[in-house]
This record gives sequence, structure tokens and C-alpha cells, in this order.
Amino acid sequence: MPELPEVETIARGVHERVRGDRIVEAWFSSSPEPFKTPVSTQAKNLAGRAVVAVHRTGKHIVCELGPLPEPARKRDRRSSAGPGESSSMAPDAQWIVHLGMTGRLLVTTPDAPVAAHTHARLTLKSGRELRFVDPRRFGRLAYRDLRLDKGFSSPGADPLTISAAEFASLFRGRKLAIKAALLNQSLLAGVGNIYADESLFHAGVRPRRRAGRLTRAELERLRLALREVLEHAIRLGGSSVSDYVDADGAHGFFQLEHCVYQRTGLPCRRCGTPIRRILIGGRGTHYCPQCQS
DNA sequence: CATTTCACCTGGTGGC
DNA sequence: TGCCACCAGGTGAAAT
Repeated sequence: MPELPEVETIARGVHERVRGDRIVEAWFSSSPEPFKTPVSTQAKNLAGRAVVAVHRTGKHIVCELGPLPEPARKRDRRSSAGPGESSSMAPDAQWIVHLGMTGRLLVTTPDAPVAAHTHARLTLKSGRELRFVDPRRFGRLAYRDLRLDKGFSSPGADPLTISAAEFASLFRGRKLAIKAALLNQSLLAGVGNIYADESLFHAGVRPRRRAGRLTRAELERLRLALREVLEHAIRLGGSSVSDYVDADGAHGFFQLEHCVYQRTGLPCRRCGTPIRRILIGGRGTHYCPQCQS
């Protein structure tokens, strides 16, 4: 489900709602583990930590967590005592959430009905819960101790800030289809099927073109189209194609702006030609045969 | 190494 | 109503 704009929307929502709150208890389902870090490790290490900040890297949601309080210590001379508001504390751990195709990360009241396929529930000091729900279980949850590991980072470049030169160099000499290249997360982090198709439409580039054969001008049109499309989608809260919702359960509106994605057979919004669907790398790919050459 | 294919899952939709 | 084939926002391992 979630690509860069949806993940960004969720990360912002979770950040606004739970920053400064504290994880009191962590519960994980015991069904076949959709987890990267064993649940016992996650449960043990998450409990007690403050949520310092939540942000997005590629399609990953990264929760920055403050250090565990040290109960068996003599009173800190000037412990900032107040429970909660510890957002100034330097994080020393991370909880990393990847939503896969159908994952949701929700902030709920404790009495909210527990949806089917709920795999994690973090009880917060405020009484609310942070819940991870994922029917298909393609999502992944991981815990990182920043005293032992570096903070999470994605191999791919950020499509919102990449320079023209760097963007062009990603595709130089590559023989695969530009559509497939856009989906490769180690080149660009965060682009998925919807925004690959939409940006290729706005750039006027056929998805089957070999990545290394695009002209300088086409690459620049593509870089700018991608950035525009992603920023526009973030402003509209993402695309709710079937069941995507943000941290509050609200859906996005960018699906109303789609020009090609899942519009097979419908007239192109620009020229009226029926939109075509083909397969590239096993993924449904939509384009206008007239506008994209 | 670069590229392609396929398995991993559940659920919704549309044809018969 | 049921059954079945096909499709879905993503990855990562295996094959080519």
C-alpha cells in the first residue's frame, strides 16, 4: 500500500500524536513472525522508553526512542524529573516499521476495537495505544540499539531532494526498463508502483524505455515530475486506493488526481486516448500511449 | 554484477 | 450463493 507520500503522512501523524509520550508495555502477536527482530527482544527493549520523534526514511517509519530510565540509580542531581516531555533527550534506540503492502500504524484509544491482523500494540503512558495492523504480513518491525548499531538509513537516494546530476547518474548504463529502475529502492528510496506510473506520465516517458537510454532532458523532466507528484500527494494525505489510512484512520485524496494508475481503458485526462496496462517486472504498469513516447 | 522471476500472505472483485 | 481466477500500495531470495 504505502509509498513515500503515505508513509510520510503516517509518520507525521504519529509524530504529532505520540512525541513525548512513553511506551509502558509492548505486546506482539505470536502468529508467524512478520518481524525482523525477535518479538521478545522488541517487547523487552521498547517498554519504558520515551518516543522522542517519529520520521520517514524511504518507505520506513523510524521511531526515535529515548534511553530507559535507570530506576536503581540514586536521584539524578537535576533529573528533568517530569514524566513524558523528554523530547530533548538524545535517542539511543529505534523502532523501525515497514508497512509492506497492507500495513497500518494507528494511534488509538485503549478501548478501540482491536482490528483483525493486529500484530503489535504499544501501550503509552497517556493511555493511548500505537497499533500495527497488517493482514498480508508483508510488513516488518525491527528494533535497533543505537549504542551497538548505526541509526537506520536507506541505501537509496531521497527523490524529494536529489540533484539533477545525481539523478542522472543513477540510471546511466542501465538496461532495465525505467519503470523497474524507479521501483529499485537501492537507487531511489520511497517510489512505488503508483508514483512510478504517475511520474512517468507527467514526464511523458514510456515505462518500457531502457533507463540508460533516456536523454538528459527526459531525465530532468522525470526528476521534476516525480518531485511534484510526491509533494502534491503528501499535501493531499496520500492515495487511498483500497484501504490505506493515516495514523488517525483518515484516508488520503491523491487517488482522485491519478492520471494513469488503475485507469486501464479509461480516457487519458490530457488527450482522451484509452490508458493501457502492461506488465513490467511483474508489476501492473499504466500509461498513455499517446502522451508517453 | 545486473536483471528477472517468483514466493511470501490475505482479501476483494468480477465472471460463470 | 459458491467457486475460481486474477489482482493488489513491497520486498528479498533464487534463478538466469
